[in-house]
Amino acid sequence: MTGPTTDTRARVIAAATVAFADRGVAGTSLDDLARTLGVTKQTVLYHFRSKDGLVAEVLTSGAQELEAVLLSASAQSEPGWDRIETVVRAAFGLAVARPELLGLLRELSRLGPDHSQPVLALLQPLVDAAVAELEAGMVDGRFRRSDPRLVLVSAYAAVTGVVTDGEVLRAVGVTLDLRVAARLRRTVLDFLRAALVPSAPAP
Amino acid sequence: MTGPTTDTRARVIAAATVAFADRGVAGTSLDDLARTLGVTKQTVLYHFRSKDGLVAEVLTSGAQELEAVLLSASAQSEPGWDRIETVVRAAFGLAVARPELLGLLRELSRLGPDHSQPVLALLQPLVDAAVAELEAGMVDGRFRRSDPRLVLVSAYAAVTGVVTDGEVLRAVGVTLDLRVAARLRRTVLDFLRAALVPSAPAP
DNA sequence: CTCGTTCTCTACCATTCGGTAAGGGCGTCG
DNA sequence: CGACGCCCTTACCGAATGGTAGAGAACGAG
Repeated sequence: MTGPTTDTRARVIAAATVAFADRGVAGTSLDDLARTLGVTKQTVLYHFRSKDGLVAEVLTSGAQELEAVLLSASAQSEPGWDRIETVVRAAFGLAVARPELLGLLRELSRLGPDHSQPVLALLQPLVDAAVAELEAGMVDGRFRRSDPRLVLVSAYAAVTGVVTDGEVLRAVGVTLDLRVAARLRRTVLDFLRAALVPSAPAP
Repeated sequence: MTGPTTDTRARVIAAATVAFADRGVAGTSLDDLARTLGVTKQTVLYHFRSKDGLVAEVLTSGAQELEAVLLSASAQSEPGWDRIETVVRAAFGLAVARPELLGLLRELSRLGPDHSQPVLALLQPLVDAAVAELEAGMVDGRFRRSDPRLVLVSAYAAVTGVVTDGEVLRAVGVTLDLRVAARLRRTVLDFLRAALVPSAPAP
């Protein structure tokens, strides 16, 4: 059926994901994009009916990948602090291996609801599950009491901000490589553990 | 000398700051900008030699304002946890009153070094001072031992991310108003206190 | 009143933008 | 072989982009 005789389509999505996250959707022209792929703009427009269509596909593709990684991390861990640590580790893994996926999320605010809504709808169950689990942990005393939604937002902001604000990282004299990412991951996890786990024992 | 007979120039900078932070530099045309101000594009180009020139002035102007607010907050507080809390409160105040200033920082990565370098140079002393103070606190035991640069990055990412990712906030069922900002501020401060202050007493 | 400065306008330009039209190379299947 | 469908091309197009040239309104100084 859907015989992918060529991988051009996939290559366009991959390159567009990087470009959109890096220079923004408005800052990426179809000509630029096509040039980096060694094809013409019309080739891109053959596979996607318009730039808007490309944006939509890039977003849903990225969101699905994001969802898969986080879901897998969640499934491979036990509820409680272990799961939080596993998911955060997965997020930092993405931050190093595919930073454009997290960068793409930041572009959501700039695109209209037509684009952001499908992505948010796809990720909504993940958010709800995370909130529910945090709440459950707070009820039975494993986690300190606070607003789970705000904890989630803060954690998300810390992870994605760290990944995406490359320039600001440089301002404090840090460049994001594997070693720094590992230490940053520890810092964020320390933050989370200190704020969430009542007795906060060092593992 | 520099007689500002009209405030058009200032109005342009203000509107451009908001637009650049909101829709990005690439996503903001001079025509759009001028239209929101009720003037023509050529009026904008009279006050600033080019779009690039406007971008440069918007960035330095925003960076100076940012610096002033943070510096003032720092000056009005005593070293130690009190200062951290005061500065974070000032940052959240900005987040509510002038979110575009923080949003502008995120745009830095997309503009070349020619634009980001002056901003970073201006904010560098603040970063250095913060690192030095965190380090001092860690040496004399007021703060838990960790890498002050990474703590700083995490805190910055948490604050700015929370402010700028409006769409993501909505995804978790939160809209950033005064009340939410206050609770978010408390959450972030709780994070910081739990991670930094050894005995972590509730104030 | 007149001159010069400051500010904003209309008119225009070259380039780039996203998008359309049409055709050619090529493997597959009848 | 020949017709068809897939993939990518060249050749354009109208609109929007950043930017230039120059005229005119407002106004204070001489």
